[in-house]
Amino acid sequence: MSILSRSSFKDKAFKMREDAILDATTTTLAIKGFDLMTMDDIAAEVGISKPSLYKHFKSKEDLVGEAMIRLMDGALEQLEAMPKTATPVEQLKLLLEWALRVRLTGGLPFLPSTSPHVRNMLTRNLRYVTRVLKLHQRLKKIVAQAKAKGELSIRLPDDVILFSFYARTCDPSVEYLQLYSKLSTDAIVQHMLQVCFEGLK
Amino acid sequence: MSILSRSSFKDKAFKMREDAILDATTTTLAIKGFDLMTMDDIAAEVGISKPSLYKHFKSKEDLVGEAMIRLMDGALEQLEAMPKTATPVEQLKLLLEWALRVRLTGGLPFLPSTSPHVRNMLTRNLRYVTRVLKLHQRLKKIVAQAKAKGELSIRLPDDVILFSFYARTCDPSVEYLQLYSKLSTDAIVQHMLQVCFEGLK
DNA sequence: GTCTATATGGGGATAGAC
DNA sequence: GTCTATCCCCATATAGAC
Repeated sequence: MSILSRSSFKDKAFKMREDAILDATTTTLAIKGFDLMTMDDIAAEVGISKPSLYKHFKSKEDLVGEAMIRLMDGALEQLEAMPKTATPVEQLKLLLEWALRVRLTGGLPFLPSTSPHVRNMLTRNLRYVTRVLKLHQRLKKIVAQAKAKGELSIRLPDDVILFSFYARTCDPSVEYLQLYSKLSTDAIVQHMLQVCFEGLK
Repeated sequence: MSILSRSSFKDKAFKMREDAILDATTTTLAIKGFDLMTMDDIAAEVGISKPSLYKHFKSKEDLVGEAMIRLMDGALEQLEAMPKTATPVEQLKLLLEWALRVRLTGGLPFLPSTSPHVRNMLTRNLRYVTRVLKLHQRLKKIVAQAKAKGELSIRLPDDVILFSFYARTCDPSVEYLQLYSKLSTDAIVQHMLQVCFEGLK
């Protein structure tokens, strides 16, 4: 075995462990939230020690930031892979549906509306902010197209539509419905889509 | 001055200080959230020492619970004072408008969708839960009336409507709009009402 | 690069003086 | 009933051995 292949094998193993760490971080964040999640939790779940964890990520903030970045990359990918036949509003619905399904299967909410602490932390994470802005620009264009086609209310400013859209991806009613209602995952998703675009009326 | 009146005077002063503490807790919670709010913050803002604070409230959880209870009582009062001429859906709109205005002027969100920690804590607070259930029952009736009148979508289960309603009272887009848009308080409230009942369409 | 063991700091809660 | 001073736990982060 050459040095090169050994090295690339080690890189690969290293990368896989990082993915495992990020997976554990994601599920733990979804269950406990940022403040209750400890580095011991993550180390234990992955099966490594805390110092090893710190070899991969230099701080808790860094670790959580990377998990959120991976999520945003997933959303951007989703947008890229969007069928070109879909109308603007159909694209928004598909993206929201994807985000809701991610959450309903143990994933993270899109934006951590959670605590001011987490929000500030992420605001200081340039790599994260870059992706948020990229997504925001893409969605802005789609909203403009949808308005032009009469698929979205002209009465609502773009900001209101976009922030409301983000808010639906992290809507707490999803968790409450999962906990307290007997609705299936599919039913919850469909109802949330209706509430988002048609309202309660 | 009789012992009785002296005693009642002291009670009154005691009660006023408690209100001041709860006010400070409310604004600090709204700004920092539960985890970043410290008992030192509250003591400093009220102008007393931490041990004095603990004479009034036996723990941080207790203190925050009382602040949330006061908020729920406000909501229940608001429902009682509702004009009887208002249709069911108009009542819902008035209540949501009240909740949004409370938040926009430095108050707390209705439900702290925030962190699992806070949610669990409040779930264990019987006095808080009692009020939540009371409000829930009232709103359930109003929703049923609204559906009968065709003011709300029959396609949506009651749970979906109610949880979505609660979620709108703590919708993070309100804060984002206040921060990043140039919209007035009134405009934000009106847009949020439209989004809630008519959707983005 | 992995571990055990430990430093560090913050914040909830309290002892004890006045 | 108020304060000063302190306790003490817990979680982030690291030192140092292997």
